[in-house]
Amino acid sequence: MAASSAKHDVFQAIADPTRRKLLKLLSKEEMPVTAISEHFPISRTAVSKHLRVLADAGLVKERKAGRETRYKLEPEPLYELKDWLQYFELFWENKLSALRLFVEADGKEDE
Amino acid sequence: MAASSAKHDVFQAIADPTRRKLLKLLSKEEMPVTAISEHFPISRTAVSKHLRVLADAGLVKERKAGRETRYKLEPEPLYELKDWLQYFELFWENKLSALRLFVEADGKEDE
DNA sequence: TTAATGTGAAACCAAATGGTTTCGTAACGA
DNA sequence: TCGTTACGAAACCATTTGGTTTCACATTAA
Repeated sequence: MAASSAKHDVFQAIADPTRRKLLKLLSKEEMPVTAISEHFPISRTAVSKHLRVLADAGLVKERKAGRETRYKLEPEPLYELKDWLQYFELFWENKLSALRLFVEADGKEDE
Repeated sequence: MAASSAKHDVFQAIADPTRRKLLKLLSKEEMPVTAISEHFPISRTAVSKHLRVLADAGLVKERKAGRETRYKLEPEPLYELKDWLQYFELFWENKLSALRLFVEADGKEDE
């Protein structure tokens, strides 16, 4: 799963559905590992490894509290994603406005 | 690399840096495979496989033209990403309003 | 002190991933 | 017609990935 250390990037971090679900979960509140893993069908250890990937990407932050380790969302790195996306919005907006014109023109099509 | 077929998802598709670069390249113009692969240090076949992953995710469309296969960007699936991202904007906006000015101008650019 | 709880590290595993080379086949250009 | 160009399918390979089980170590509760 990713022994980590070599800094994961945000694109890769969110590629996995489990990790995306983790982010949503941790956006609501800070949680300790065991509590987190109750929301998943996989082992606590597996969840723990996903958390490490997210932490590597800077998407969650961990805080030790007694014998617990609590994790919470750290949304900043998602900015990179937003920036990346922004570049493409241009293109799809062109396309969509073209489509809108087409539709408004009462889609005569035929090809 | 991904023999494809089982429908790739957009999150996974953009996880790879080469594929992100492909998307940018194809946003400018439709291109045939050989021309595309000249922009990459990997083999034409490898590029071809990446293109298939992107096609599976609906991010590029291919068109046969004689002996060439031309690919072009199909940005719509990125909407899903935008939607996903939108959920988190809430959180970072609280946190970042101050930091924002700072971050804004830091030309990250991944390719 | 002793037992139970919370967690990560390790070792291991199967499958997916990113890459290569080789080959077959269609389409062009001469 | 013949050689060349454009491309994907196949087979193969090393590494990464997502998962498991087992173990060691703190911290807390009895």
